[in-house]
Amino acid sequence: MTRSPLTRDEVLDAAAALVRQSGPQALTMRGLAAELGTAVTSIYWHVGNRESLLDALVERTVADLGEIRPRGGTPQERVVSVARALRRLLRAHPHLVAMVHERGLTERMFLPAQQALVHEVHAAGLRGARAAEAVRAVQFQVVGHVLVERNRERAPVQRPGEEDLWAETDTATAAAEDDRALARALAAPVDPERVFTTSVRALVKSLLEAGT
Amino acid sequence: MTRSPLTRDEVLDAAAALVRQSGPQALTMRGLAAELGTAVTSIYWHVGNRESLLDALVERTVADLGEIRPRGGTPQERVVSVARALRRLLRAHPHLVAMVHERGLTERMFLPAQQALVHEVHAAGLRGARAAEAVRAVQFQVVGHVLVERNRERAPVQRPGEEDLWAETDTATAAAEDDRALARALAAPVDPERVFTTSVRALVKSLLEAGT
DNA sequence: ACCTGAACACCGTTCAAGT
DNA sequence: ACCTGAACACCGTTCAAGT
Repeated sequence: MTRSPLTRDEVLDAAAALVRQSGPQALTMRGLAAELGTAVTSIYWHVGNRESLLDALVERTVADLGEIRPRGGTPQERVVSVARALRRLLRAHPHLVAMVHERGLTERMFLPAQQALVHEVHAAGLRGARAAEAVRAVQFQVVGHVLVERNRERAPVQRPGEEDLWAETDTATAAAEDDRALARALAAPVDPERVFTTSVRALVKSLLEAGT
Repeated sequence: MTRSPLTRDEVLDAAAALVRQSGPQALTMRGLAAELGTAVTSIYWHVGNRESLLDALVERTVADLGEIRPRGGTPQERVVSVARALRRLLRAHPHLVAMVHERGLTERMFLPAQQALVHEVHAAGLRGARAAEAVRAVQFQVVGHVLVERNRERAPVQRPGEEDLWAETDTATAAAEDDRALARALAAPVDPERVFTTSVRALVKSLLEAGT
């Protein structure tokens, strides 16, 4: 029994599954061919080469990203909600951010969120260059945070362990020494979601205050 | 004329040069051997394998990172100065952040800056969990921004180009339509240094206000 | 139009053999 | 203790040959 003829979409689907699961470096042409039950060289006929295969993959994923609807009563809340939605979207495609950036598609990927942000920032009274800066700041903040968070997840065992560092060192600052709660909080594992919300809220608060 | 005997440090130095210039993926054992004028297998005797070579490299670089001295009159200014110093340090080692994260050495790398931040945040009146959160927020902010900035640099040609996107689309929000300055600012190329300073200042302002 | 295997130039790594 | 070349199992990619 012979397999049905290979299509470009089939190749992309299989590649997407591999990348989604284990990242782009896990996508080998030979592995993909095995997955598809075809000769390696067939893939080349459909997608060119590995690089353009990844290009196509990224393009397709970016195009499929959903809308972003701001929620909340105040501009502050609404901007924060856009940031959170953006984070959730990016986390759903763990390898997307890096791949998109490498291909120079960041701006395109961000357009929907950017427009939502522009709207809210405008509603908060910011204008001109100041408004643009606020939008950019939030954009950098979200992507940056997601990148850091992802990197942390890939390195689950923080080897020296922040806890030990704060316990060991006698260079621990006086500040931390006479603030047990602070020392304890710094020794505790990081909750990225919490850090994210705190940071975004703080950032947005300051940025929007400038408009009032 | 035979070469002087190979040393571990020689290997690390050559590897560091390669990584610094073109990133870890450009470091091949064979290329390194060629650079050193030895057989590939000699390197294995000195450093084990590629992975432990990179480990050693990262460890050495992290250990060599300099001090961080806060500058400025107010806690605000001093925290911002730490963030800027941190950014400068990371930018001097373009591939370090990612490599450090992958190896779970982030906390160790950040310890000096973290202690400086703790001190300043404490001086600003923050205590306990709140102080820890502020420190974490700044830390994530800086690393995140540097990661985004690095990614941008690696992708110099933003293909659809943000400018065109804002020019083309008739989905451009009303906000942008009646604010020419905003549209122009969003169409202009991003100045990452400026975004960084704006963001950090805004973030720190909010975070430290909580302590007063 | 679509698929195939053979072949090429690259990897990292192991190993037995040299000095 | 240190270095070596040969060999193995992987890559991505090209190409001539099939249907």
